[in-house]
Amino acid sequence: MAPQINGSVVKAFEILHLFSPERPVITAADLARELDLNGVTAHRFLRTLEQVGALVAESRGHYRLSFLFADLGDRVRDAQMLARLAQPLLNGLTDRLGEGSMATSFNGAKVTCIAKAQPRRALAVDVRVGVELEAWCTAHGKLWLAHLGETELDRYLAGHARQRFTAATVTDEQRLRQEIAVIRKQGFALNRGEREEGLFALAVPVRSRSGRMVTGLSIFGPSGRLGGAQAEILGALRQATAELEAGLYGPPAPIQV
Amino acid sequence: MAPQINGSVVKAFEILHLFSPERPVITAADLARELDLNGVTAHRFLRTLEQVGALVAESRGHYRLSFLFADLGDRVRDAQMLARLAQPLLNGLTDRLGEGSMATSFNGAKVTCIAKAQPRRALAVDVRVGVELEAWCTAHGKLWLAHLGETELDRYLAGHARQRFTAATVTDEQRLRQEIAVIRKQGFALNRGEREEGLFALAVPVRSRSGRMVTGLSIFGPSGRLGGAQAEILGALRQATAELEAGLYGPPAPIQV
DNA sequence: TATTGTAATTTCAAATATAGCAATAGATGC
DNA sequence: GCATCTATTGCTATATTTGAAATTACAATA
Repeated sequence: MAPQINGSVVKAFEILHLFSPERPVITAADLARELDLNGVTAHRFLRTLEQVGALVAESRGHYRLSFLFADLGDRVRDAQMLARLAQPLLNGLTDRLGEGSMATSFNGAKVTCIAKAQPRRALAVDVRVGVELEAWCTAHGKLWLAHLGETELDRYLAGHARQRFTAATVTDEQRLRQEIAVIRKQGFALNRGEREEGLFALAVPVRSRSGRMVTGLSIFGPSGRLGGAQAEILGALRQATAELEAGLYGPPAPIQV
Repeated sequence: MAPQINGSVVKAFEILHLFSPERPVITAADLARELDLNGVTAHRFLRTLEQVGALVAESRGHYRLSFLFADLGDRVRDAQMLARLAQPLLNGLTDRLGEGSMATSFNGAKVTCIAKAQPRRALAVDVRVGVELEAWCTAHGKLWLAHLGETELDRYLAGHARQRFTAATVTDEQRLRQEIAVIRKQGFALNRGEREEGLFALAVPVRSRSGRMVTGLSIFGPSGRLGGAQAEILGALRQATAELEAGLYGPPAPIQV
């Protein structure tokens, strides 16, 4: 016998998943239709979710998500889960590949290192947890930019000056936009000495179940060593990504109803 | 008869509320004890919440919140609820007091205007939605700083240069820290022409049910007009705050079990 | 302002899913 | 390797949820 799971709780979460930016408000009738519930049952679930503070009634029968979830979300982030789960994976990557690795967060302007691993031998750059990096000229940063919506990207590019650091630095808006388009297509970002002479990096996104970028993982090191091994690095990063996503969200496929 | 609410859903949310930064992991035994559930029932709820993706099993029997909540939280934020709910309240404040008003968000470095209202007559400053303001020399910014933890505050003060804008600008770290302590105690922040000559502002925090600052509301205008009416302004802001909190989280007191 | 259609809400009996006991399997520590 | 503790499963009584029908509230229209 499959383990007894509580159907009411499952339904409650199915309801929560119906909400989206395009669909901020839901009524009992919507529910009844889309989840195939009786109208009365649908109504009662909405009332229940309202009373526990998960939903707010905007007007009679019209419910939207409560800000409670922003709180719960912050609670999850505050627990430093990302950094804690990423750390062993970064250690593994660095051990295996012999290069530096790191994970980042993004606040809309700059990228912040939230975890890192470094090989035993000395490294050109000394990245530390908490360090902030420009978004427009780093692998992580460009990856985050590639995951912004068009309006946010426009605002970022308009609002942040770009100076030349090395011969490889890309300051031209059009070229940057082109590269971001490429990153969106190929699913990873490169830095070919654009910020520090001779420093190469490859970064991949870690996504939520709904496709949002949650963090990035990268390998970085002298371009001489990293230039050739792109496929191997990418493979290792993808595997670490999958493990991290599983650690954050649990096993991938919620199959049964 | 009280409306029929689904007990299982209520229990599920009680479980979710047990998690906190200090308590990131919970076991069935914890649950059974604290919510007075049968051990088997507690276990089944944890399994259910795991299967819907709300919890992740770290090891056998040890559960923590899934990053799913970070996603749901982002969904709430993306819906622009804060700005949408704040707008009519700001309009009301500005109509009533005849001064500018605004609401802000904070990314750890700068404060961003997310909604604003301006009186009919021309105003010294032209604040626009999306505008970024320094944190250390504005009412909103200091309010946000006052709500940071000690380590974040230290990092902010260490990482952000402070220049003199007017005679009233406070650049000294000790004086700034003292003022932040005052703000923490009194629950509101002032700007006495520290950023723009003659521009006065009073800002109050809007908090989540768990006490976290979610946004700030302020009244701003020429210091001549605003200097004397502090009590009235504070009262109006507090009332708007209460309304906004109710709109975000629903009615205040979840009394019954 | 009255009217009418639509959707939310309540009532109550039937059905079903859940709770808890008792037993087993699986870890963990000594 | 054994003992102990905790997680997990099977099974049934029962408390909870469900849904049809009836009622009430709302909103749009005349």
